[in-house]
Amino acid sequence: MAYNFQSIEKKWQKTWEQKKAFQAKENSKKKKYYVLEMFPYPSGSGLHMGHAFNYIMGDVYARFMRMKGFNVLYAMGYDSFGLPAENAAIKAGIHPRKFTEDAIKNFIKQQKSLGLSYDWKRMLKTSDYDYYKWNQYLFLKFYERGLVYRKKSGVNFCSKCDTVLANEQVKNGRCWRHEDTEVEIKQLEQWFIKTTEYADELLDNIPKLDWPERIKTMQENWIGKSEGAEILFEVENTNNKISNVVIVHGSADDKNDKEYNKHWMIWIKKILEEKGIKVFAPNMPEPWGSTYMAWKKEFEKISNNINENSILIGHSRGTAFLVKWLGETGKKIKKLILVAPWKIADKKYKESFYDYKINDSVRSQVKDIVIFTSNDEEKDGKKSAKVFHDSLGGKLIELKDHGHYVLEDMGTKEFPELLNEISLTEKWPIFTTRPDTVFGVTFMVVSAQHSKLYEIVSAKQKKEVDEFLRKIRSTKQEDMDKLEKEGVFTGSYAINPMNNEKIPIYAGNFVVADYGSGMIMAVPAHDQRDFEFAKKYNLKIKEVISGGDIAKEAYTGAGKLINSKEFNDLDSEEAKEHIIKALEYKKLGKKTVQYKLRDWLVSRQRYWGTPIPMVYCAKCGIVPVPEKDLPVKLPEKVKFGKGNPLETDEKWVNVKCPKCGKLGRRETDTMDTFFDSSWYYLRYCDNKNKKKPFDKKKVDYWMPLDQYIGGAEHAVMHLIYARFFIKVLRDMKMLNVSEPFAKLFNQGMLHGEDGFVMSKSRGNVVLPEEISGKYGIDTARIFLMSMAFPDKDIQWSDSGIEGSYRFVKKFSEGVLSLKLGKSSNRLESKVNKTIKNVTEDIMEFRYNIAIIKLRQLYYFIEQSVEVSRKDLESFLKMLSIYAPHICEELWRKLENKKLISLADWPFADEGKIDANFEREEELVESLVNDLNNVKKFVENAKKAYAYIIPQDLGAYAGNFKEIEKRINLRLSIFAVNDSKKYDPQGKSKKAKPGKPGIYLE
RNA sequence: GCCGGGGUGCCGGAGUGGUCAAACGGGCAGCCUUUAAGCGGCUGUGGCUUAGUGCCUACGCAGGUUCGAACCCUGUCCCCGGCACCA
Repeated sequence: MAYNFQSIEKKWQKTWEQKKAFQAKENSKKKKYYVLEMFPYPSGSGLHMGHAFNYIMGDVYARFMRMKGFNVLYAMGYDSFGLPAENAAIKAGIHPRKFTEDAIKNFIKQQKSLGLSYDWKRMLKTSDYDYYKWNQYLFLKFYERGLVYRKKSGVNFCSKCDTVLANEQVKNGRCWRHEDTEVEIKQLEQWFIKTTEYADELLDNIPKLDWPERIKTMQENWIGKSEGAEILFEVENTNNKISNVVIVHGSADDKNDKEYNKHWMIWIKKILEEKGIKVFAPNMPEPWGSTYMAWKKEFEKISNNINENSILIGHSRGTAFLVKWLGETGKKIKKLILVAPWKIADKKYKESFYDYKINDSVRSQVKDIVIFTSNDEEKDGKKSAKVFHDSLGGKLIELKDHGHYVLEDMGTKEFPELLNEISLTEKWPIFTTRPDTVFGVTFMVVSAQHSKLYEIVSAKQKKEVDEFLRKIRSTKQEDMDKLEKEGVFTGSYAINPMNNEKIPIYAGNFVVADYGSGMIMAVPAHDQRDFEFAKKYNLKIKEVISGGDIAKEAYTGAGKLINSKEFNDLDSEEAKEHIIKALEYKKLGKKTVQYKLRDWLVSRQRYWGTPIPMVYCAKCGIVPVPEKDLPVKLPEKVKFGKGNPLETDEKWVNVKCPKCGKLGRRETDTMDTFFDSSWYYLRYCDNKNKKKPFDKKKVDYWMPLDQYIGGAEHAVMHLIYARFFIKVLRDMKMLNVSEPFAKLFNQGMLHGEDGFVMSKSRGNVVLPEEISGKYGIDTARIFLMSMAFPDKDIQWSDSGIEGSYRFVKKFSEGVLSLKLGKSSNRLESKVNKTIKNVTEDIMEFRYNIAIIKLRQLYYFIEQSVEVSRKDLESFLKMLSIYAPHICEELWRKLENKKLISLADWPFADEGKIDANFEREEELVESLVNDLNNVKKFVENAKKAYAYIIPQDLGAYAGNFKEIEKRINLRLSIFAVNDSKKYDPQGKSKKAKPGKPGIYLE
């Protein structure tokens, strides 16, 4: 039979379709098997050999499992939303829908020509309304469950995509689609999905998955769990929260007043100003004898500077007027500090001279009230403070060392208690895996990229910090890895909760801003990075774990605690627990777990995706679109060009609020397409369902996916999102499995002949249609599957395919001319052994090895005198999963009515496998070798003679022809004891078991 | 730096304790078939040696374990992929 592959391919592809050969049904008695390749993004350029490689791999498996008697679900769909279509639309002026539909048509055509056995009835496209409707449905369900939220935060923005990106889509600080584009951090309000809610389960299940090790490791790293402690450090000087401080006392600002120049208020003012806090100290009228009206005038002057972040400090005689005025204005402030309110308790002053009155509302105007008092009973200091305290509440602090007058006349002394109240230390949680080293903290480092950095930068240090940041920003991404640890002092200090030591805070380039709290406690003695930093800036290094030599390097190992007060001598592991307990007791820390995994940012500022079904209403806030109004369809007629076209489509954007009916605005963001691809495999199970995303029963029948095939590039994107989805859907009782993909196979990449990844721009793309036009797709399938293990990267080779073509041609032309009859025992042994091995190989994806064995089997069959129909058919069946068209044709020519694609996989009869035949082969092999070897020494040899000991005779006799062929000489075989043998040189004497004597002439 | 995978003949790529100078394919060479080309068949393809033998050198490099190592262990170099100062 001449091999006319083109007509054969067409014929059988058509037949499969007509006979609905590959349609999967739920009501089968067979065991189910669900196999898929990751569905593709239908790119405009169609599919090349690399895609084909992927699909053929899955098809071989699907065909195999089908023949093995499983009810196989194997389907194809298209991840048809996404940026490229939109960009193409902008460029070429085609609507993304048209662009996508065309691309899909082309894809389907190409895929069909590869002979893939998909159940096309189950095909889906994510850009269809009846698919993305369910995206919206699920989004809303997630929202109901509190898994969707909107948050303003620093997000990754790619200027080329013109949209934000999820964490997973940032590679080395660059966009996953644009290697040349650095991702910017923008502060934007975006939709997030709480993937972190499932971080633990996502991590814990990993070991149970039958996935490639490297993918599992990648996911583990990505989730990045580490256990440790959260410790609260008091951090001073959070100065953007205090916009100003108003100090109220007469003439504190009056430079001529020598007495007041020495006053503590001057010092406080100076210190605060150094920290960048604005201080107003109005020039008050002489309190003695002045009236409230006079004071009020002065207050009015600074009134505009007083706001919710202000701190007001009143001292002594000014206190009462201040409180009164505050009450009158109704202003809200952050804090009111009254220092030594004086003689208020005295009824005489109270009513006449000071016109004293505490407005009831003051309490609600002030967040925090602190009253300092002296311990001076005699001068009524305590008494007046009490009057204020009774009316206002708040904190009452008695200064033990200062009498009333002493306080007033403190001269050049600082007033630390007051400073403490003003600088208002904030508690920063920091994360550490080494709470045992907390006594060794000698400085803190906050990330230079931290959004709250400037809250702790003092005015004095601002310039230096600015400069440092400028330097960091100018560092290229490439140089980041070689970067030395650098930093700059922020001017602020923190308090170590364990020993109350005051430690400086630095801003550093080596601290990750969005991990933990973005600040670390630095233990230079026991962390290499901290050590390097400390050396560079000459900071203290305090050893707290014994066992290393900290003069040279940080000691990061375990050991006994030293310099750690009551925890000394504890083993470091043990100390962790104890220190955490101590911190918990003080409410200054706790045991925690940190993840690298971030919540999934799902909103995208682009058109070609699923609209997020939300409405913004001025009155009701964010209102989800009711289920009955789904889908929120994408408007078809929009203007592309600048930004997100949805934003400018007023007709679409303006919508009635579903709650109150007033005019609201639609959310114009669309969903990340990874949302679409997180559950498409569920929709295959029930792709026509109009009422639900999918029927639970059907999904429960098919899921989990038994074999998933796809590239490693999705290790931390699609594969994490999909796993997350399944867990949520399970908790929503929509299905019953916890993991979507039981087995995962990572195919290798097909490289072009030049060794590089196939890409259009490189021009090394091999198209399936080119190859199938020349050799037929069956040849291409065999070639692709036989190059190497399918999980390895392989290189296309134009000459390599010739070898596969030779084989396909050989058997396609040879099978029908074989003599059907009875297989020899030896052939039967070979066939059954091959069945056994090939079956095992395919199950383990050793496609290449399986093909080799099938080739060897065919060569063997070819040489046999005759072959049984059953054995020949076994061979064809096995080969059919690789070369379905030609095998279908030969099968039919062998007068089979059913399709070979639906035939039963051959069964290996192990009883027929006989190891003796292998010995026989070895004997033949050895004789051929010997004969050829001798042939080299005998010029013009015409004939060969072999003298064989009688018991070996059978082994050679059956292979006589093969031997002749292989030595390319005529051969005569004699038994050594044959008296009539021709043996001019007596070579028969050399014969041994397994080693005949030979003679050439 | 950490994690994962690798380094095998002219090339692609099997082999993971003896049966290995190493499957299978490609390339190349020789021979056969053929009027010729093509196709096909056979043989060869580390070195030396030999009437079918024997030896040496080889599986990144260097050591080790073992009666025996491409394969196990240790160290080292290089390549690929992932993460990347994760506290």
